[in-house]
Amino acid sequence: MSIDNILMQSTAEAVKALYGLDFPAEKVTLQTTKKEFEGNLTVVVFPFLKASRKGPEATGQEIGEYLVANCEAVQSFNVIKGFLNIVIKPSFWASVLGHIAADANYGFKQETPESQLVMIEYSSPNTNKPLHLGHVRNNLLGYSLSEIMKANGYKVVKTNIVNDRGIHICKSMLAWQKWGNGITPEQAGKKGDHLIGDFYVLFDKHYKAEVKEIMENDPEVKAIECEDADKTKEARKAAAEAKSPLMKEAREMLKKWEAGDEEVRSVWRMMNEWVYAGFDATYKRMGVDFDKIYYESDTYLEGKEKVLEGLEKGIMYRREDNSVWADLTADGLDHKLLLRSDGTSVYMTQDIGTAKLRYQDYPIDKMIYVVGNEQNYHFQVLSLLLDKLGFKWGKDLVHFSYGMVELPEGKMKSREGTVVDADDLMDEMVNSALDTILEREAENAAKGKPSEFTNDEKQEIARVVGLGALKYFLLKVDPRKNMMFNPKESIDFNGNTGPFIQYTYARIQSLLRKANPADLTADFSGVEPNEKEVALIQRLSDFPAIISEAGVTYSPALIANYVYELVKEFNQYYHGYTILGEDDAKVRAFRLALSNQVATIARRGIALLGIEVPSRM
RNA sequence: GGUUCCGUAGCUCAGCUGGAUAGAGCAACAGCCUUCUAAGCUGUGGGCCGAGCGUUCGAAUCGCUCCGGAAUCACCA
Repeated sequence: MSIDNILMQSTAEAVKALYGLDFPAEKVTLQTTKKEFEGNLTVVVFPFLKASRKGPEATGQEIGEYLVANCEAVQSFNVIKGFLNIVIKPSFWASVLGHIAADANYGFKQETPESQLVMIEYSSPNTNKPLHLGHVRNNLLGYSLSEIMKANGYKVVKTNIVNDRGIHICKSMLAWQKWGNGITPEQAGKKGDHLIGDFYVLFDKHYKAEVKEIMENDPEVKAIECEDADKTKEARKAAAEAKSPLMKEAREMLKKWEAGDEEVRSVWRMMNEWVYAGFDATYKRMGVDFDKIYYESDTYLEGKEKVLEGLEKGIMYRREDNSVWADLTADGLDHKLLLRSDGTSVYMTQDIGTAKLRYQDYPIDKMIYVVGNEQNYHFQVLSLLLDKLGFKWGKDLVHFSYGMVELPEGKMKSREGTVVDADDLMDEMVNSALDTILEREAENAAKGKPSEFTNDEKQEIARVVGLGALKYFLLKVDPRKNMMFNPKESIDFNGNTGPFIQYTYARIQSLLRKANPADLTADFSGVEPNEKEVALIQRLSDFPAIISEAGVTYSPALIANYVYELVKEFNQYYHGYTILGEDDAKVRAFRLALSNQVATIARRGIALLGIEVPSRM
């Protein structure tokens, strides 16, 4: 039992014994004591005043006295206003540290046969362009969420739905056929996803030129007049777009694709393979993976059946033009189209189909969709529809909605070429980490210190640190918020950053390497830790609560900030206290054990964010 | 206009199931490398927690109303 639980229990007992009030132990408000007051933990006594019929001071006094007399761990107390500050016996803390150190999976819950199965969908790329910064946030959140859920004892299936069909893919294909001269990624010396993305951009360029051409020269288009100049321009543009031969060709290609035209399909398969190879490399480098991948080309027809089933049950209705709709006005939403008048599916229908397939594949208890907040409405509707259609997890599916990543220069727009490519970004981070390493080495060399690392080691450290910086920066922010990604700042290795955590970890590893093996295994029971050490142990003992809370709120940010606080606190301690030079063997062993435990918990914590840790840096 | 989300130091962000005098980092300024890794540490300055009202012993936190910003409201995905 943790010290928190012991105190909550004892306080509840005290309240019962003193005032006859049955106060649930878990409702006792306990907080770590503020620095300026004496004590480790503080009980808020206001809730007991009605039962005690005394003032806050007197009530706190009575409860404090009861605790000192009846609770083993309590040494002394003081009361300030309604706050009962409790001092835990110093020797007690050493045993707490011992317990934490002895548990190889401290903070993590075990998965059991009865564990709920949660499916987490994330990434969901389109196959017409490479992954960008927005995907990076998505991927990191999805992966981290999966790790956090596992740590909370859930069975997790990570899934990815690849949007591999549609007009956008046809655009890339068409551009490649027209202007590509049969070029392959190998010949171009590019990753497949980048090559295809380039052709997508090329299509757009030609298409725009074509539209401009038509607007200026086509007599029919020029004849269009509206009430004002802006509207005229808009209408002419729309007319020109409709007339564009390129777009017509793309649409025709899509029709052929849907009809199963072998020529189109074979090009499509080949180009998609190129893209997947590119994605795989990006995912691998990012450190994310999937247990099951669904392709929209397999699932996009699936939802229709389910919708027709809903139509029979009266959940949906058919309009005169033959289109099928769901009436969600009773739930405060609008009418939603599910099948077009020509009988084809829309996005929502496909998502219903995908849900059906997934449910056939896995006994899902809970579904989490990691998708940007621009789709909040979509998921509100999806949840209602799945529920009405009888999916047991439909009603409380979680749309893990996250905000946009903005840049200091403004919003990312693919059309304006301000998109930050995921691969380029990772390169940039790793390179800048390497620069910093080389800079430091140059400084050391000037002082006569030789380099400690081979070139390979430097590369590996740069990789781990560069990616760690990126991951930590994106995950430490509340996912719901739009965030500012400042490349320059993210490269800064000071402050609340991944590298700072990794650095502290590496220093502790170095410390442990230098220690005498006998010190590492020595018994430290009965050691009375100082204030700083107590604070660190207290923080370490919060770890399980942080993980389970993160599981409830699905927030990697919670864990990120916890680890940072822990590491920062340790750093301050590290600079102020002697560890290896400590004369008392027991104290030395205790301090090494504490250091080791801080490193261990920090590593476990940021592993939940997908961040690696170097043993030297 | 309807719906949802966000407004905390100059900047980037914590804190939000109500608890003591609201915290970090960056930036600025002043210190600390014969000392277990200075990618570090210490100190200084910096705030009507968007505004108002309400709920109560107590509000950055909960409720309502405004103000500001974002997203969304397609027979696109």
